[in-house]
Amino acid sequence: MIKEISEQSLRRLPQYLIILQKFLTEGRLYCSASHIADAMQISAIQVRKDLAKIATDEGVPNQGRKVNQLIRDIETFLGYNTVSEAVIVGVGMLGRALISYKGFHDYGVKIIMGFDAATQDIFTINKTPIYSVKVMPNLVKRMRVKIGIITVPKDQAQAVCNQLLDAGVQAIWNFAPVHLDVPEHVIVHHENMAESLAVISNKLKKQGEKS
Amino acid sequence: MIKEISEQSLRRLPQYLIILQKFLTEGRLYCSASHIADAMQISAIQVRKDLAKIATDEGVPNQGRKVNQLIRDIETFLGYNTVSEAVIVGVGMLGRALISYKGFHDYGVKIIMGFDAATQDIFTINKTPIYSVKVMPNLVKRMRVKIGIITVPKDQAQAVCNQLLDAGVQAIWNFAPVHLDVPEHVIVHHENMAESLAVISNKLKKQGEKS
DNA sequence: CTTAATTCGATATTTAATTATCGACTTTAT
DNA sequence: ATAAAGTCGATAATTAAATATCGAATTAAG
Ligand SMILES: NC(=O)c1ccc[n+]([C@@H]2O[C@H](COP(=O)([O-])OP(=O)(O)OC[C@H]3O[C@@H](n4cnc5c(N)ncnc54)[C@H](O)[C@@H]3O)[C@@H](O)[C@H]2O)c1
Ligand SMILES: NC(=O)c1ccc[n+]([C@@H]2O[C@H](COP(=O)([O-])OP(=O)(O)OC[C@H]3O[C@@H](n4cnc5c(N)ncnc54)[C@H](O)[C@@H]3O)[C@@H](O)[C@H]2O)c1
Repeated sequence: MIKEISEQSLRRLPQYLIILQKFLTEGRLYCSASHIADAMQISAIQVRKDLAKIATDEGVPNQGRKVNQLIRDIETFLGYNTVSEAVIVGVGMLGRALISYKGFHDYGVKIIMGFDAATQDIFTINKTPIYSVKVMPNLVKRMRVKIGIITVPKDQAQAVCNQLLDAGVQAIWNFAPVHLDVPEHVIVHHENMAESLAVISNKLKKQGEKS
Repeated sequence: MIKEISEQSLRRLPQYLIILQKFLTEGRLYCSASHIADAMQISAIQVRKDLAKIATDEGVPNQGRKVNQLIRDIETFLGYNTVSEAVIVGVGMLGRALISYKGFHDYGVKIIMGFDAATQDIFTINKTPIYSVKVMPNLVKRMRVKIGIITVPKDQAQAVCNQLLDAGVQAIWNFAPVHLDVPEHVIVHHENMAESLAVISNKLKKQGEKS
């Protein structure tokens, strides 16, 4: 059964998780949609509707929901319990940061290998092995890896993407500032920091003009 | 004059830029909304409406717009021509990657200094000086820096945020997976990779269930 | 010169997302 | 007990975003 949820709601769920974890550390056992909404400065109605979509049990009037159950529900919905394996291509500055980032583990993603063009020998970063990109197709096929993370220079990104898809990867998470062309069924997510900066700069500009 | 644009449109503008730059390298002088739309696999109407909001001159029927003029218009709108200075606090794996990232320059942002708790001596990363976080308030105040980038561990993020705001920073770009509480007028942007992963995982899950 | 193919921009229309309203139900305090 | 405050969930209303439609304009092809 596929539960339908809008991408907007989906993106809010990890944010709720952050708030809920804070509540847990504060020793709160119950929380309501309005508590979360206050903490995030968004509308309580929106939170309530989002939670209704993913919660397994009902909320209690004048009390809200159990914090730990809610965390479990969101994590289950987001698939944090079933680990997806990923590989990363391009072990430069950003690639290294991502490989050594412990947070992904909480999100149900495990980077099991890295590949780089400038590598002859195998070495490891935080126990993650790094291989030459030449052996990538073989290894990725054998391990049936589903997610490919691209952190190579932009002029290499499309070629790397094609190789990953050839090797059977189903989803691409691309950090290079280029648009990747992929067949219809392939999932691509472009992580573009310029988007964030666009939002920040625009708000700054507006604030500057207000005064 | 404050041109109103939705956040959704705003986030698409840097993506158009990526396509347009590709067109330029291909030697195309003109392009239409549908060309961009095709390249990005989104609706041409949406592109046309977005462009209408920021273009300075009108499009030509059966020809579209001048690619280079369009690039200029988007860049101007996004403020890529006027450089905003930023500082980064937390010079670990991610901090180093961001400091050495050359892309920000194109986006009108310059990271002029970094600060870390584990630093006694001044050193540099790609010519960007890194100081002890102790001198941060002083330096940031003196330089009137507007943007603060936070790449410290999550339990330090709120404290660092408060220090940055005390030092007069107007906007915070936070990479730590915590929610930052700030006064009303302050601009905060949370960069949460879990959001992206939520979208990717959800699509993967749906695709898995289809078969 | 005429026709066909594109494209724009303006104005609907449709769809999606957010916000509001309200009755019912618990808990807590008086 | 009773009243008051807080919450949920369902439904309705509003707002925002995306998509569709259409006439006018321009180019390129025949
Ligand atoms: N550094 C950042 O903070 C940052 C931020 C946003 C986006 N990006 C983008 O991420 C990408 C990587 O950035 P970076 O700063 O890590 O650059 P980098 O130069 O440090 O790393 C790139 C790595 O890719 C490797 N490489 C090159 N071609 C390859 C290929 N065909 N196959 C496998 N490996 C290959 C290089 O050997 C190098 O190690 C770039 O596209 C950049 O624009 C970086
Ligand atoms: N590495 C990634 O790819 C990644 C991805 C997403 C989010 N993040 C988040 O970004 C943050 C940094 O990640 P990282 O991998 O670079 O960690 P890291 O441990 O490599 O770096 C953290 C740095 O912050 C410094 N620091 C600690 N407390 C400080 C303080 N009070 N003031 C100034 N500096 C201080 C440390 O000395 C260290 O150099 C974390 O919150 C992490 O969750 C990292």
